Amino acid sequence: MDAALKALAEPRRRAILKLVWSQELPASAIAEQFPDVSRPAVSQHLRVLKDADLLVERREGTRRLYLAKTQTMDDLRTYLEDHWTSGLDRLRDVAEAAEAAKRSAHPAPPPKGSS
Amino acid sequence: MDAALKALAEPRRRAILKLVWSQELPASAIAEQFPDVSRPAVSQHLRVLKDADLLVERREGTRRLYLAKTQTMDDLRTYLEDHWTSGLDRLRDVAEAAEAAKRSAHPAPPPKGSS
DNA sequence: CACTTACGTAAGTTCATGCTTACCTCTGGC
DNA sequence: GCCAGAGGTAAGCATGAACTTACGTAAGTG
Repeated sequence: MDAALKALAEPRRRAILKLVWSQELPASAIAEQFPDVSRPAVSQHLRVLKDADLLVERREGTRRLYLAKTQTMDDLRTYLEDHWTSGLDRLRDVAEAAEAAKRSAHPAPPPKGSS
Repeated sequence: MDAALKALAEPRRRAILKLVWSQELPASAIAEQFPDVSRPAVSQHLRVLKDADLLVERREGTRRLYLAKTQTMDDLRTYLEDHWTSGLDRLRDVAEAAEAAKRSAHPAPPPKGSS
């Protein structure tokens, strides 16, 4: 999870992943889409994405074809939904915590003017 | 979006955000949870999270209270769902792209042994 | 007004990272 | 076996980022 999040934090890697999202592409075709950086740079990004399990590599003769591995993205979304939801549970928790803090801190705490 | 993703890529920031997810906490209380780093370090993380719009700061006297801003997380999840889904559309696209590639590349391409 | 409390900010250090050029490794065709 | 095409790896560099200590600032308290 950590690796995937870190990998996606880089805009260029997101762009690369998007390229191979719905079609398998050889490394050369991917590199061509980024004329501003060298081919090794793209190759290194591909490695990071592969290590993060965000894409899969398939060798065909002398070429290497890449395709996004959507399962990892699904897992990431699930993780966000499970641990970072703003559902009713969280709203209740916020309210309760605020109440508890107010009670324990001081008997009558008017934040602003209310005298 | 970019800022939020980058901010969340850092494990310590995720931990901080989790702390203020369901309760408002002053900076000191947050810093106490991380004895291994100095207070300024936490303060800097809080700034990054605030700049990424992942939390809100409220001043109360000499203290500053922080609380996660779940809307941004919701937006992030929505973004992932919209642009990085593995739904039926994507599967169809993959199949079509593979077909098109096979047709245009070579009339009869047996990847391995099939002579 | 001095003093403390609660923080952020500045400057500097160290380590990670994205990039470059140069080189090495495969695979396929002759 | 040799050469060419495709592409990863190594070494080095420059920028960014996480951390440190030291200092600045704003709100309460006597």
